[in-house]
Amino acid sequence: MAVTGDETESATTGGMSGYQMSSPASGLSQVMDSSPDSLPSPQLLAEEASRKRELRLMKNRTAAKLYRRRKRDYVLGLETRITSIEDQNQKLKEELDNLKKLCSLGCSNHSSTLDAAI
DNA sequence: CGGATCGTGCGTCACCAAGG
DNA sequence: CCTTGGTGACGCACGATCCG
Repeated sequence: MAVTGDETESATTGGMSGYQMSSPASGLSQVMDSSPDSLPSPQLLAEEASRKRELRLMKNRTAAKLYRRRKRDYVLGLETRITSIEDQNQKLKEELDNLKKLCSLGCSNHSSTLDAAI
């Protein structure tokens, strides 16, 4: 149900609320290349800050995707384990039943021989 | 059919811990 | 210290389903 979670790396159109993807880290060298003795202009500083922010957002976006994928896999693994354990439990119950039946047939004989021995 | 509600994924922010 | 990655929490958008 709900959104088909195709894990494409490109930002999905859904869920994009009020921000735009600009190409991050592009032209970063321009700021770096400003002459060393003159202070970078406020505009350059602002652009630098903006680029840093975009980079941070991009990395965090990636980290969040990775984290959620790990979390999903973890939960999936747990569910698989639960299914397997339930299956194993069912088989053990059946085996126990069989042993009980077997015992009810043979144990009376066995106990009588034990009584005789005593 | 159209609005209400639900379930889900996503991006972002804030916080924390670890490492340099 | 600062930087960086991991994570919880929040809000938003969207598709699915329900209901009048």
